[in-house]
Amino acid sequence: MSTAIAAREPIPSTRALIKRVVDFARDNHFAAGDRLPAERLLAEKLGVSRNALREALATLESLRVVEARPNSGVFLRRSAAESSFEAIVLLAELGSDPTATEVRESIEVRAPLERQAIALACARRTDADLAALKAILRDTRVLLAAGGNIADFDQAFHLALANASHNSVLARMLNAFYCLTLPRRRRYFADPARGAASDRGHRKIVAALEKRDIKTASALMDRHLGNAQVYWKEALDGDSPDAAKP
Amino acid sequence: MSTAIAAREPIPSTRALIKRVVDFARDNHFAAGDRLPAERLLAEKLGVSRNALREALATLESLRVVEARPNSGVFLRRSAAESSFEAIVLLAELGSDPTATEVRESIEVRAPLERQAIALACARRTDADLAALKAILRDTRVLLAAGGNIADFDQAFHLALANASHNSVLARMLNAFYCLTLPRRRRYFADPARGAASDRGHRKIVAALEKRDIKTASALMDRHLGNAQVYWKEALDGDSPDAAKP
DNA sequence: GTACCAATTTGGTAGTACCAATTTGGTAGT
DNA sequence: ACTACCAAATTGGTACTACCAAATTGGTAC
Repeated sequence: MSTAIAAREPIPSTRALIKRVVDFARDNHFAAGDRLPAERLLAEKLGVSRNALREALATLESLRVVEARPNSGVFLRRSAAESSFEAIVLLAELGSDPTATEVRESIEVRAPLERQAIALACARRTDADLAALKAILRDTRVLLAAGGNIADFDQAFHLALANASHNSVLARMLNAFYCLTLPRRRRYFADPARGAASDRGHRKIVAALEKRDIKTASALMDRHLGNAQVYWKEALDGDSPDAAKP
Repeated sequence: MSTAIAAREPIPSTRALIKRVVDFARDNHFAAGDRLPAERLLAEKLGVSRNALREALATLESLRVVEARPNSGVFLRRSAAESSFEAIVLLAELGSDPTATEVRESIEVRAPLERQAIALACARRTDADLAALKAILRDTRVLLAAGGNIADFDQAFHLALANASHNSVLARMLNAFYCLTLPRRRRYFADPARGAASDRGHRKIVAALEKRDIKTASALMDRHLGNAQVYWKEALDGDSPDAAKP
């Protein structure tokens, strides 16, 4: 949805508050395990009511970013790795680009999930699943002919593939990955040549899926993901240095 | 305000409210896409303040279970599959055992992640990682000799293995899976023979990890996971029929 | 039948008040 | 000097009220 940031948002919405809390902690050098200012104080510092702040904190707690200890305080969790993966996704949705490390790690996780998805899809795909994929392929080609950015269709394709696995847990996870890297993918597909290449890969995968050829489909998916990975690796070496992250 | 109900609830914590909201929607036959009662109404029905309810709703919204549309209402998302995986984990943490379908699907997702974890761990594990794993192995054997339930140590082992992959995204996801099935795993390991068998598998895996032998370690992990899967498949056929889950 | 306006309903936000448990700080007793 | 104890301040948890802006609704005038 609206990838535009606060500029278009005149009101500090509750969702944006979540990001502001995290930013506050970062900008004021709060480390893992530290206690945040008391709710009343923090609310005043951020210029919002305690109610609004508590809604943001409730979300951050459910995502395991902070931990509220009654009569004691709100603490950042000892390790950032303790927080749930969804925390990264939510923050990304709120405008914080994931760090280079997070993207790199996500790629390593996404690959085996995508492989599992194609394997399951070969075994379970219905004709409707196949039709949905082909429809996306059709739309993609149209957009491609017009020179458009196919980032959204690329996401739709992979999501439809995930759904064809008939495993909602798997689909949810893959969808989270797509949301995480959507902005980057838009930049990637700014070059129409990449879009065309991606589309060719998609078509071969669908052909293998139609024949329920797991072996071929898996190999094709590996190659397809490999192409993008090369790009990420190169692109990531250029941006966010991501200091001190082993 | 009818505070009569509050007296019966020793822990009407905000977290528990999340579950009550979900239960309310289920028990009153709200379907995907439906609009929940207005916040003021729902708060009264549940016997809590609107603030507390809004904190719960904020969390459910961040987990993509509901969608609040200003000046319109709070809606259940069209599809349960739209909600994030973390929603299942959170609800499980709150006392809602995952459904048989969710467990089945989770197994299918966990396996490739676990495989990726062991592969990365073979390449990146430090001596400290290895030491941590061996320490857990030691403690496990002690508890096993005393006839205890090793469910927690089993989780600790797999978590240490995930950490040895030096990929926090992967570790977070695997950790979520472990949290999801902890209650079931406790029941599984009630039989000490299973604990001993699991421990043997763990030791072999660590031995392969020490030699950085990816091939062997992967094969061992596959076998290790396979053992548990057989149990789940059998156990799941017996409980929660999981009616009407498209 | 259509266009328009006003009342109602909705989520979003702020402010205040109180509770229970914890922490803190000082005081009285030995 | 040390301990035991109590009172005040601090903290998250909860409730209630009030208001806003936008959307919905329903009726009215044309």
